[in-house]
Amino acid sequence: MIACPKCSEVGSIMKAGYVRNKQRYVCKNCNYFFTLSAPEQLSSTKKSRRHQTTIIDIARSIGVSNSTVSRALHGHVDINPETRQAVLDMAAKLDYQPNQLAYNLVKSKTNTIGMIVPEFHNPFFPNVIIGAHDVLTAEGYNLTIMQSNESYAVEVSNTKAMLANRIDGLLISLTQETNSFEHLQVFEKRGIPLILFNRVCDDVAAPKVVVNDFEASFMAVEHLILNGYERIAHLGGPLNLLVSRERLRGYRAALEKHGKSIEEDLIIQGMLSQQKARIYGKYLLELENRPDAVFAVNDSAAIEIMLMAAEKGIRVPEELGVVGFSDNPESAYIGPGLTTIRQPTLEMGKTTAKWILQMLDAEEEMNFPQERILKTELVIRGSSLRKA
Amino acid sequence: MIACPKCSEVGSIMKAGYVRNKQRYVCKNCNYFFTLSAPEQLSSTKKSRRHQTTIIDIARSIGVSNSTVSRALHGHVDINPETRQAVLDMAAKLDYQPNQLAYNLVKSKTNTIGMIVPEFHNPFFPNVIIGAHDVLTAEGYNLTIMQSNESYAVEVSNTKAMLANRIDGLLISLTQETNSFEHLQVFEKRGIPLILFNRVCDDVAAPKVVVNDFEASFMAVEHLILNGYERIAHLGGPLNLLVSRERLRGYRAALEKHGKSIEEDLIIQGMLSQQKARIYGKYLLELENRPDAVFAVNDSAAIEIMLMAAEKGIRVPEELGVVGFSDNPESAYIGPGLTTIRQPTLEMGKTTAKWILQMLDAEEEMNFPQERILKTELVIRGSSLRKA
DNA sequence: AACGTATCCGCAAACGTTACCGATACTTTT
DNA sequence: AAAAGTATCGGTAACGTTTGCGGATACGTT
Repeated sequence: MIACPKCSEVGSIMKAGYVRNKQRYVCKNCNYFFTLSAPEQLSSTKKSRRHQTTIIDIARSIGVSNSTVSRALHGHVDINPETRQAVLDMAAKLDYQPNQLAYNLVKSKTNTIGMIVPEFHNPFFPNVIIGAHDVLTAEGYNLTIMQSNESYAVEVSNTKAMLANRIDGLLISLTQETNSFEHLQVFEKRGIPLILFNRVCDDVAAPKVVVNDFEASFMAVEHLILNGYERIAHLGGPLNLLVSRERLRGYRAALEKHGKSIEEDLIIQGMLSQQKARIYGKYLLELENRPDAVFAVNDSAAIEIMLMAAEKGIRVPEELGVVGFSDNPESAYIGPGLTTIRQPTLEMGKTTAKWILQMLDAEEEMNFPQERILKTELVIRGSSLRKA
Repeated sequence: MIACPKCSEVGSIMKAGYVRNKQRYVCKNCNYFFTLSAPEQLSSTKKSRRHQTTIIDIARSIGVSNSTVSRALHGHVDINPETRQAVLDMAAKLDYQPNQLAYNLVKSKTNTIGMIVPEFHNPFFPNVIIGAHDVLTAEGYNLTIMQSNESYAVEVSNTKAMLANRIDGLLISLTQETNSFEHLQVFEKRGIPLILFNRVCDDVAAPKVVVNDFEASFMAVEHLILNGYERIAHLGGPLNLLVSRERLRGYRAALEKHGKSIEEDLIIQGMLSQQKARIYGKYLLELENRPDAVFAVNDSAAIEIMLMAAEKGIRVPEELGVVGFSDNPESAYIGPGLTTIRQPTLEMGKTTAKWILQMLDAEEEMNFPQERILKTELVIRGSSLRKA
């Protein structure tokens, strides 16, 4: 028979249902409900969680209160130097590691900046990350990176995860697919600093860091024109990206300035995977009246064009001028060298990070300058030098 | 006169020192100590912290308890479907975002894996990151990345930060400088899963993921030998890195197998910045009896050699064979193409990540296989094809 | 003595969740 | 109808910090 844990009666116990698969009892005598704890089922599985020494441990071992320890560890004023030293010694002795999680919870901040990038394969974003990482860690912040993989759905889920993890601020570069922005407006609503970089949009009231795509594109195309190229094709990015539109605008503007007619069938926009680049390149180079130059929106597409030209026996730069965008490492080494536009990637990371730190410092919502435009540089190599 | 906030006596108040610059009083009647709160100093500065809706808010608005809400949100069994729906609706209505911080604290885990890499400039580590990131996010884990910048001190501080942030596991690739390992043994002591990859050492009892550096190096050098090169120099990495030693070992073994003598002054070890590569390359190419091939420990050094050879009018591959290591993107495009060893970077990231997830699943400290060796691939391009 | 001052320390309430242990009302079985 | 079982829900103690404010003590000053 079972005895009541409370009144120790033995005859008065009866069953009272199940609680989570455990038989439940009630004592008719003292009306006490209880379950029998599982017969100590030898659960060596349960691996008693290794105890991390906490502030409380320190407090107990030297006979002061938690608050004293906390204050001592943070160099607070209201503390006796001797006490402080004792705390510090004991902390060292017990190998105390502060629990950032508890700190985060009580302070409701994480000292972490989030960053979402669409992809990782070009050296562009890794470089931006380096830049941001450098200035953030120098200021004691962490950086957690997520990759949206050019998918809007993933981007949304990433932002949600960032919110749940209570990052202090977010740096984001949008997906090719991103056309709606509620997931970003949340940050504004919550008062969490947000900065868009590189792949930006106009629908979010947040600071933006970009490069001078229009000017860069203009420079590139003008450079081709000045080198005697007449019919310049444009292999552009998807038009829902602002950068693509800006670069297209620059292309058109340069042609117009120099009185060239714009041939719409020499303009192709779309997301430029390597495969697509091959398809579009084939189309362009097999046109019966083929262009004598191509301005591509990124270096890999430009390189694809150069390789294809080589296959077809079209000489670069004599019969075909090529200019890319980004200055990937391989662009310096290919064929005659690819003329391209170098982007200040590291600087972009650094300025973005510095900016968000400023926003964090300023408790008040200041009127920040809304956009920062970084300068690119035209790197002239062999692929565009017909005149010389 | 001042009235006692407790007993409302008026005449019995007298000063009792200062506390944090505020006048303090004591009531002689009820012996109550108090300070007068500052006269409500209109602090609109204080920007009332925007309230995040919590579980408690939901609970209150539909008149249930916190536990019920928590259970409802997690699809627990013990819950009435109607209640669950009500909770879910209210959560949506109030735009509830779970506070991961609180969750982390109570569960003492963060669903986050840390990763420390020495640098970011080669495409190698970014690619590893992509691989790891993919499998981790697929399993609902986050990845926070830190960069030790090839500095031991930074590496140590990184690991400390990781510990403080209570990551669930750590993936690390060591610094060139790292020769002591207490900062890693801590993880073992704490029972936090740890995996070394690429830059590993033997002094830490943790799983390791590496490539077959020895074999790869052997293959590369043998390939040079089979192509008729006689005196093969080796531009190696710093010898405290295991990879460097393995590659050196492979180099020696290949020479020995084919009965070549090993000329020690054709072997240079050291950290291969671009500048150093130039210096060493100059030394090698200006040797009065210069080598007819170079096996470099990374592609950038190999490319530096090729460029320098071009400057000096030394023809590659006719007069100088070159083989690199890593297959950087530029290696496919330079000069005659750089023969090099392709490393399975993505796979390295993936296997490392999968492995640590296994370790997390297995509560017990299982006997994991201690090392996993991934296969590399010799990519043969023009820079080493003299025979053909 | 009686009062004023400065210094140091402790109490306890947050922070938002989770999960254990019960409790209640209702349904089914004996 | 009593006993047993089921389905839901609530109370509350953790988790480890930080911090506002009250309390105690020792010392200085009338």
